[in-house]
Amino acid sequence: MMQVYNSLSRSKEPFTPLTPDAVRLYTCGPTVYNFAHIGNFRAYTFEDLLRRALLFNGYRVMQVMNLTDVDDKTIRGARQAGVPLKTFTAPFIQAFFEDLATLNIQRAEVYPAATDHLPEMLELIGKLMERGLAYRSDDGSVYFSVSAWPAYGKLAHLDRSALRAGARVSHDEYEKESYGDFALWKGWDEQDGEVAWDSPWGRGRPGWHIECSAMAMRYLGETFDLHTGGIDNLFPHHENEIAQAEGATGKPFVACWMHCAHLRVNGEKMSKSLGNFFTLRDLLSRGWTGREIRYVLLNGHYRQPLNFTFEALDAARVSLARVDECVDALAAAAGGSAPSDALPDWAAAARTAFTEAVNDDLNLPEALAALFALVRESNTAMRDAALAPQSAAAVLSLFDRMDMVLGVIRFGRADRDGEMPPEVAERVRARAEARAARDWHAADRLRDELASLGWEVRDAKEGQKVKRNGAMTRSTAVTAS
RNA sequence: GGUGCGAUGGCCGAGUGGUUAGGCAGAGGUCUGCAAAACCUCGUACAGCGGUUCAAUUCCGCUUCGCACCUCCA
Repeated sequence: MMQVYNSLSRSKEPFTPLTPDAVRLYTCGPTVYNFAHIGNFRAYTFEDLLRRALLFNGYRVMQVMNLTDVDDKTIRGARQAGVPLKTFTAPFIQAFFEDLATLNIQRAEVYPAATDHLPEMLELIGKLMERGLAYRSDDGSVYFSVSAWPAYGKLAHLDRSALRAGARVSHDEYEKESYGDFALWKGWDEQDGEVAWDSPWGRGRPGWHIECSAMAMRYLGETFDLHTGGIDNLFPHHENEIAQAEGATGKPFVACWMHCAHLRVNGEKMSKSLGNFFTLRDLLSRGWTGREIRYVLLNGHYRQPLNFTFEALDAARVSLARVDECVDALAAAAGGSAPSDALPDWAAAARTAFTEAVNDDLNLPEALAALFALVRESNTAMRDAALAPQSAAAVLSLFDRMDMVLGVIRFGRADRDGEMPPEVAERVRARAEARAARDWHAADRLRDELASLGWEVRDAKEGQKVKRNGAMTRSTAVTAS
């Protein structure tokens, strides 16, 4: 049984799907006006983790992630580039999917774009108008009336006086009736240029929050299981989504809301507005891999702020090499045997610890501790030659089972079995002869030469083991770049 | 001002009213021709001050510091 933290109740709750067919999950997606930074990807990695944990528990999943392709920033970007909106957003959408693949983030079932769902939004706004929860202002905009919806604030736990009291100086560009009201529909403005649709309330474009409510209900129904996003979306975005959806349907919108904390750099939030962010592409160009970045993102609990450092990436690289060594050794020990039915006791214990950690509100640090317990025990058993091939195969399958959630064991490993170039093969052969002749000076010299060619050689009982010197070495890339 | 969250050993980062988190880095050791890998051992970690308790890093209060949200933000 999974337990997850519900932002609505502010407590951990047992997770039970509303319907047996599939867990319905809505995950707030990117605004496609730029390359996403790794702070953004912390959220998407968290959502991927949630998805994988659900699958790990045997649930089927119906996940929707929106693409916000119309808002102030996309419109501004398109204007500055002098191209139509879709032309501007298309490459960022493509880049987003490439980045997801780089991080081994599983694809959602549906990626609806806001601009493809105007009818759903207009219908939703219409219902809110009918119910007296929205009003049209003189400038052709439509606003949600917070004062007409008493439940407003139940997610953020804000009351209306708080809404007004502290707020920053408001930039009242629109004619709202009261301060907390938010736009469902924005009347056409000169800045919008060609970006406009017809509506019963005049030409304009959707407000900031309506797309998620409309598209979530379009694909997941009026009430569904899980809705996630970064903590900064909790208010106002998610609060407004609830108001829009529940205001229109009179039914509960989402059973459980989950939010992940921010990624920090030097103790501060990594964000576009602060300009202190790295895109995934920045890190790749510095020599890090998506696999290593994924590991770093997995190594903290999603509800805790995570301080991003290059040292953490360094540690990730070495830690993953440790896992790789173990998996390779297990594969060799298994020798293609069919896995035995029973796991060794220590592996069964690791499996239990791993499962309990994942199901305890996605406690990945604990889950990784279980992974490393499995690594250590596997290495010990192999050192003592106490692991039968069938047992090694069974343990190996446990690694794969864990990898359903982690997505970091098999994924993105450097190719270490590539063809050995002639100059490498020649030195390996020469070194074997030198060792046989106990000519250690020659053997050491050849090992150094191989290292400079990018190949690592290790002497084992069975003879020399040669591997390409890829991701397994300690990083020098950071300091060099 | 309002609302939350946090402060753990050199770094990252879990957790717990009394028993090893884990990874990385460091020290020592075993194995090895040497090295690597692997395994073993080690470091008097829980911001400060009070309180509750047989016992607190863990509960309560206060203080200090930090972060976030309060209509751009994952």
